[in-house]
Formats: sequence, C-alpha cells, structure tokens
Amino acid sequence: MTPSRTAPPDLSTVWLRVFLDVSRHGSFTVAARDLGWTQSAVSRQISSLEAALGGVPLFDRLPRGVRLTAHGRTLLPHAEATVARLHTMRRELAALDDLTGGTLRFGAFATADAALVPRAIAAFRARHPGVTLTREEGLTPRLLARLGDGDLDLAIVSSTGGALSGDVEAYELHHLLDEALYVALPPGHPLTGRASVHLTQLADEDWVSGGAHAEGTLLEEAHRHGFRPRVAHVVAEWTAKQGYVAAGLGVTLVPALAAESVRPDITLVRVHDEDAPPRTVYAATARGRTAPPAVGPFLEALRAAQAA
Amino acid sequence: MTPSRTAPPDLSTVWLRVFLDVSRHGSFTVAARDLGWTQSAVSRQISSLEAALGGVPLFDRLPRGVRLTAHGRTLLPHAEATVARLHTMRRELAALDDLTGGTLRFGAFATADAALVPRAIAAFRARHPGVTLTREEGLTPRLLARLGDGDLDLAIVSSTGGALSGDVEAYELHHLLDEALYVALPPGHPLTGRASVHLTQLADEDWVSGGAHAEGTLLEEAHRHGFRPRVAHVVAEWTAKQGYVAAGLGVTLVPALAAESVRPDITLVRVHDEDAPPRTVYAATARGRTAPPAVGPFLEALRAAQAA
DNA sequence: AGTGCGGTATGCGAAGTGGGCATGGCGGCC
DNA sequence: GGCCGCCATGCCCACTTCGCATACCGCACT
Repeated sequence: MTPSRTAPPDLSTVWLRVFLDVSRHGSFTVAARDLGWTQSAVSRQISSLEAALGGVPLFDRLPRGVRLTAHGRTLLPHAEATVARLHTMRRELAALDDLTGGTLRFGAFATADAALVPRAIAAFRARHPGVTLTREEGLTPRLLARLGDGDLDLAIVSSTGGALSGDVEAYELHHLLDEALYVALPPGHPLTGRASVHLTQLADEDWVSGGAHAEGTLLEEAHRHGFRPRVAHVVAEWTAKQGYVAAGLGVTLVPALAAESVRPDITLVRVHDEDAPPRTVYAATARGRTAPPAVGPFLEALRAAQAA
Repeated sequence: MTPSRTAPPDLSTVWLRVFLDVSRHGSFTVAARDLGWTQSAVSRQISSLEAALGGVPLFDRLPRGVRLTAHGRTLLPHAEATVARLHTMRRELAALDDLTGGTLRFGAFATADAALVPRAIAAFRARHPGVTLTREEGLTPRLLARLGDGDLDLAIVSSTGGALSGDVEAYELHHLLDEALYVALPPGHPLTGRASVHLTQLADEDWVSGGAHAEGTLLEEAHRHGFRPRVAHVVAEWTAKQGYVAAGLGVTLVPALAAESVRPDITLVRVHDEDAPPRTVYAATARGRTAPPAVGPFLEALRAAQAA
C-alpha cells in the first residue's frame, strides 16, 4: 500500500472545489473556513478562475458576501457535473481493486469451455458478482497474440508436449493441469474395456478428425508414432463428431477436458502416456504488464474448477 | 477586452489533457511533442497522476511505448467525458456573451404585458433566438425585491409621480416612457368627444375599480383631488372590467399602456396631466451587479417597442 | 455622525509545484 | 555487438500559490 493515503490529493481541480464551495456559502470567508484556507487564497483563486475564463466576473461582490452572476450561474451545473464525474471515476477505480467492478477479459481454447471455464466462471461470479467477465474463444496462438496486444488480460491455452508457440519469455504461464488423451470408441469395439491402449494399436482404424490435415489437431501425435491415420471423415463440430463415432464410422481422440461431455454410448479408453505426452493447460498472462486485480482470484477459481 | 487572450489557459486540468494525449499516442515522447513539452515533463505528469490515484500504474511501460492498464482503461472514458464537459462549459460561457445562448430573467407589471413587453420579446427573439427569456408578472415592489435578491436580471416597473418604493440607490433606472392616464367611458357618455377631462369632472360617476380600496390602484389619484370615487363594482380582471364599462355600469381609469387593448365600443378620453401626473415606466436593474450581456439588447428592444 | 463589524482586495515573502536539461537504464533491431 | 528509441530521474530554476498583514468599503448600531 502507498504510505499515508488518507485524503486523496486533489487532481489539481482545486478551482472546482473552491468555486462550488463559494457558490454554496455565498461568501469567500465562509468558503475559506470550510476549506481550511485563508480568505485571501479563496479570493485569489476565484480571481484567477475569472481571468482564465475570459475576465468575466463569476460573482458579484456585495457588502454582505458574494452572489453568482449570470456567467457564474452558467458555470455552476457544469462544475457540479464535473466533480460528480471525478468522484465516480475514483469510485470505479476503487471498485477495480475491491473486485466490486471492472472487467476481466479472457480467452480460452474450445475444449476448455466444456467444463473447466464454465465452472471457474460460476465460482468467480459467486464470489465477485460485480466484475464483468468477457470471454472469447480461439486457438492458442491467436489467444497469445491478443494477450500480447493487450486485448486480453488472461488466456487459457494448451501446449502439446510443453512447446508453446511464440516467445515464451513474453508470457507468464500458470500451470493448470496436465491433460491426458483418450480415444473414443463406438459401442462394441474390440478395445473396449482396456485400461489403456497404445496409439499404434489404432493404426488400422478409420479416424474421424476435426481437420483434413493432422497438423494442429490431436492426431499430430499419431504422426510422431510413424503412421498416417486413415481419416475417413472430417467433422469439425464436436457433437457431430460423437455421432460419427457412435455410429461406428471411426474413432477419434478426445482430450481429458472434453471427456465429461461424451455421450454415454461412447467408450473412452486412455491412451498411453508414453505415446502421447499429456498436453499441458496453462493460464497465461502477459509478462511485464500489470494484471487487473481480478486476475488472481480468477486464477484461483480456475484451479478450484480443475480440482473439482 | 482582456489583453492578449489567444489561447485559453488550461483550468489546471493539465493532467486530463496529458493523460488523453498519451492514451491516444501510446507514447510519452509523442505526446510530449504534441503538447510542446519535453518527454520528462510528460513522464512526471503521468507519474504524479498515478500517485494521486492511489499508486496504481495507468500505463504499462513497454519497450515500444506505453499501453493502458486496466486502471487506465477505466479512467479513459471519464477523462474524455470531463474534457468534453469543460469544453461545452466554455462554449456556453461564450454563448452568453454572443447572445446565442443563456437566459434573461425579467419581470413586468401587468399592463406592461398588454403591448410593450410582447413587442419587445418579439423583437429581441428575432434578433437573438438563442437566448431564453423567462418572464414573471408582479407589482413593482415585489419585482424590485426580487431584483435585489438576484432572482431577476431586469424589472419593468412603474412609479406614480416619480417615487419608487424601496431604496432608489440600489437600482439603476432606465427610463422607458411617461404614461398618460385615460378614462374609459361607455358608449354615448356625455363626455365622449372631449379632448381631455379633469378628474373632478368625474366625481359623480359610478366607478369600476380593480380593488375595493383606492390604495395602490390608479384611483389613488382621485383621492389627491379631494373626492372619494363611488366604487360601484369591484372587478379585478381587465376584460371583465371593460365589459362593465361597455354595459354602462361605470367608468374606469386606463393607463396608456393598456389603451391599445380596449374594445372598440369603449371611448377613451385623456385625463389632464396636471390632475394625474404621468406614471413613469422604467426598466430597473440592480446597481452594483454585473448584468447579463442580454440586458443591453433587451433594453433596446423595449425602447423600440415603446416607440412603435 | 462616529465607530465597530463583517466582508473582499492586495502587497509581500516563502514554500511548493512543475517543466526543462542532461543523463542513465533498458530492450529491440540492424 | 553497437546503435537507436523510449522511459525514468537528479538537478535547477521559474512560476504558482499559499499565508500573513493590511487596506478598503458598506452597513448597522449607538
């Protein structure tokens, strides 16, 4: 905390306070007492204000005090509105630290939205209902780029085998979980019931893949094991993909994060760790950028959601 | 005019301009060039602002310039709104002098509203459509009191025989016109056709008066001439009063200002000046108070309306 | 009428504010 | 690896602005 922050120092908007105080009390002397100043200071302050505004008097000096002129009356509502605005500004700024306001902009890759992200959002909302959360979906590289551009405060990203694209120095990675890989099998498939399988045991299967090319998809793993999976169907959407698998048209790889949302007539079998080194899921923040105060608590919510 | 008023001196809202400039350009150096300052000045200015706001950084210092933090983003709209507000404030203030805006608050006694005031308003509006005119009706003493309280900028008042109630030193009187007195006669009245009459010639008439007592009404004149007019009907409203006269129920006094709005079946005859020294109509302003700029032109409009 | 009492304006001196100048540090880029 | 661009900071100086004391003015009361 900053030392000795009792009274917020005026943002050099002294003239506003002085003008309003004088308007309210109709007297330089009383306003001065109210402000803890001397009468002369107030007198000068108003004089300067009048000079700065074109030399037109804002107050008529009467024997019994002062009174607003037409120009002063014109000024008054604006002065009031301005101090009000500055007050709400300070309040909003404080709300940002209180976690009673403000916005946290984060992004996540698609499968993180299956269970991890919604749970984290729910937990965070329950604790800090005032904070606005904005979410966007995207692939890891894009999310990191937006993080670097300052368009995101936090990105939930995944890396295959630990290598993240882009300059790893630019981001601060908060480890969330290591994600095992499963293979989704149609009902009655011979491998059903196994505790785990090797990828090579699946070399002869028909595959249902999200993209025509293996690059960037989970099937990239298969390539490292020396076989080119036979992609029988290209289906991008997750629900549709499950339909193809359930109908026995092929098998597909499923990351652990999506495991929960698999329809009951599909069997998941763990893929051996040695075959597919687990993807690691991180929450990334931009290094060297001051994170919004909500980032910490949201990270906690993510961890809690992952543990659940 | 104030000497050498080229660039309006910032109302010590420097930090607003600096903050916005830096936000726009994303660089202290560029902002400094833009402001005609040095980079160090901008750096310090932002530093002070951050310190004043609780020590939270508003910008992240990056190798390629600066970028708003969450706190800075929160500040931004308020800063923009505030400078906008201050701009409109200045514009309104200028409009007051331009006579393209602002308000002129005046009051007038009832008969002045018959022709003088409406004409003046029309003429003034035609020339300065932006100025808002607020009018209130009242008797001279009340109008002067409100003038003194600062609730009116100008009052159209009348005096019988030159004596104005209250402290005459406190008001500045702008002579508008000397108002002759007429007597309203029913059709066929014997005095019809005379160029003028003495009040004493009307001593035996039935009178229609606005009030039960002569004090404060035009009939006060009659008292000075030693007769108590026989008030046959007390009728406050002007149109009603005319009806009574037209029906032959009595005569009544009519000030010149109301002469134009008399129904055609009523005859007006001038009352001798010596009998009834003309009421004088003034536009009064409070002495020692700076009058709104619109007062001058409105006075001209009043004079023009009176001449017409 | 004189005097005292509130109220504002102003000369003067001192402290604080804030910008310029020069320099240092740090990170990309050729 | 050296150069360049950008921000931070120590130092200095000028201007701002406050407090203090005093002048001035109008009103009210004696």
